[in-house]
Amino acid sequence: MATMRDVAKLAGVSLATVSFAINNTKPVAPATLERVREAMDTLDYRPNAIARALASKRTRIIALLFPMEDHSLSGTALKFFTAAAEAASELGYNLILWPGDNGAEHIDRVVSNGLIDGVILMEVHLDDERVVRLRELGVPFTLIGRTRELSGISYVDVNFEGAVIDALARFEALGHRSIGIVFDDDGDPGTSDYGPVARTRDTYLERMRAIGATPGIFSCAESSSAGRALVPRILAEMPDVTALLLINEHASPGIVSALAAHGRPVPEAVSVLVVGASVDIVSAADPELTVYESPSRELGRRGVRDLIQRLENPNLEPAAALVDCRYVDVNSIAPARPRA
Amino acid sequence: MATMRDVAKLAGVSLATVSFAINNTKPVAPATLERVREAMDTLDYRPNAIARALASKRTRIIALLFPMEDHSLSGTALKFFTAAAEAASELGYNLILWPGDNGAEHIDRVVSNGLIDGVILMEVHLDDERVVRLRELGVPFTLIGRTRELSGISYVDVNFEGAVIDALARFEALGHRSIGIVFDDDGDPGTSDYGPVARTRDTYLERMRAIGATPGIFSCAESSSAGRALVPRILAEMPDVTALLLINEHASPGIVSALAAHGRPVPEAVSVLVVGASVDIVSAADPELTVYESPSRELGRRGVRDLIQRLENPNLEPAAALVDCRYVDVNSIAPARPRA
DNA sequence: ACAAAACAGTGAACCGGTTAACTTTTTGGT
DNA sequence: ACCAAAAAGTTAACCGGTTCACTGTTTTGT
Repeated sequence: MATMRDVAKLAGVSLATVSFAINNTKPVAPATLERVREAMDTLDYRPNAIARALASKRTRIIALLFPMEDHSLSGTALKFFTAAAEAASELGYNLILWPGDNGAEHIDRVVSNGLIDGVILMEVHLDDERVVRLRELGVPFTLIGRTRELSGISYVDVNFEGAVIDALARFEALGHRSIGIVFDDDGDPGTSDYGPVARTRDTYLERMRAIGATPGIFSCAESSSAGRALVPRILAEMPDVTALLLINEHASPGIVSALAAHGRPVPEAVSVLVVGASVDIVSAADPELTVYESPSRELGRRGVRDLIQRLENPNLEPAAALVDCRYVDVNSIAPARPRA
Repeated sequence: MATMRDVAKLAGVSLATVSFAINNTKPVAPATLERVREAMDTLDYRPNAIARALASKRTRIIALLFPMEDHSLSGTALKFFTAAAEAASELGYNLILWPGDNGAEHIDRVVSNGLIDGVILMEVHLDDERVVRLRELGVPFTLIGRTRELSGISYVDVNFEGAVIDALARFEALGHRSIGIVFDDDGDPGTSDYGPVARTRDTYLERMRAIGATPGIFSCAESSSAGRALVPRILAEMPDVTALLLINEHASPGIVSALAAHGRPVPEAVSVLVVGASVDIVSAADPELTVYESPSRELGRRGVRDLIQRLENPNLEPAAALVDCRYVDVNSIAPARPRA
């Protein structure tokens, strides 16, 4: 493999000049530039990323930190990963995948060996010790999600609240008043401090209060069978339910089929909307369900872009982006018909 | 951040001794070792991965190459990714995620900058130009999947044939003779050279010939609705079908519900087995389906382990591992009952 | 026509480790 | 005791780039 030294020799210039020519760090005369280019071509020269990193103290590697005790690491996560890796690649960066427990020591291990320029943090909690540690260490980072305290923090998050508000408005417009909500199981939805759950729950409760309806909050594991098993509980606690807002993508198909089995077909008897899922997964329900699709790709791209931009220009403003879900309508809601 | 130089000074030894102490590359007297350890502790020293990589010409980074024009990059892929990253992490390596088109130039870009010690290649085709290129370049690699020509190549693959043989045997034992098979759409299953498809198809055809049954090969896109849409075609071409082998996980729920809608409930009228899917996704079908679950985690771990072992000991034998699917039985098959 | 400024290019230190070759000290056999 | 061999350490070159301070040459303004 040819080195810069070889190129310099062949082009009849100094090492430094080659470096300047490559990075155009300093102006180089057109003729010289041409000679260097030719030399690089004939030698099939590729700059060595490691040497470059050592000398410049910038590795152009960013880490994607995600927890292994995943919940919601589902269909959307994969899209997120690939979109993030693509975006990084387009900008000349590399994305390292870093699974791990949550926790501050984990951060230390990732960062301390100097391999990484910055971090993308997934599955952020409202109070997240990893964020604290990253700040202490002075490592640039961008959140996917939001902490409670956001001053000076760069984040890209899904606009769950917006989707919930929109969904509830649609239900209400169709005359629904008895509207239940279904979360996944990790962290009691009553107390969870996982951002999307907490915010969605609050938005829901507030709206229910506003229209004077009794809220019905449920949760089950992230699986279709858990969804099926949950339905009797829902019908017992909320016998007059006419609409369900699902925040649990994997459970959705099971919920729908169990509703039908209990004589409450969707959408005739119960209207259903899903928030923050991937269409791939939810379309397994029969009938298919209208979804506020999680903008995973967008999230991945935006997160990575923001981080890299700020790496290259540290005094840039932190990002504060809320990305809307896409409403994918397949008519799984209908006017409320009170049960005979 | 403390450097080795600092440690050496504090411990009163030379740079080299510190290096030997850290990597135990050369014996160091116990007393000296202790002093070095202490110095490292008090300085909170972490070796710099980049400098180490430059000097030792080993980055301890491996790349996971996966195509973006995915098919089957589905529920199983995510598990695969995280298992691979975990395994790498446990062995002190880092996993870079590298999406891209297929193609040999893609390989060049990944490898040429010296950032990477080895490559894990996903979604391997029977004749894969990337494999050729990797060999030319002399880059260590491990396949997830298998090429046609395997001499000297390290691979870890799912034992699809085994699963298909087992599944067909179960069908036959229950008296089924009219057995259809459903692939996903990428690459006509009649001619595809994507390994799993090609091998599965061949195994199926061979077995059908053996029992003197007429084969029925179908395919549709990787979605539940495509599955639903496919059912009428299946029933038209194979009106007497009593068993279906599905190689298309996302389509499975749709196929099941459409079968029911056409008066052929599963498993009473049609027995169904799914090969190479993830339980998460297929369990969305109602009733749930018996699955030969794709051993994605195992695949990820084994692939990474093999690659790293061979990086550290280049004259190790290449891996040649076929990993069995796990049979997850939920009774979606029943004795054949010829249609009235 | 001449000093000042702008432009091209070079040399060498440096990033933070690894490792081969060499020196010094210790050990052991006779 | 004495010498050869083993053990423990050290020195310095090297990995392949980046970048700062500097030199020599050309351009510009007046």
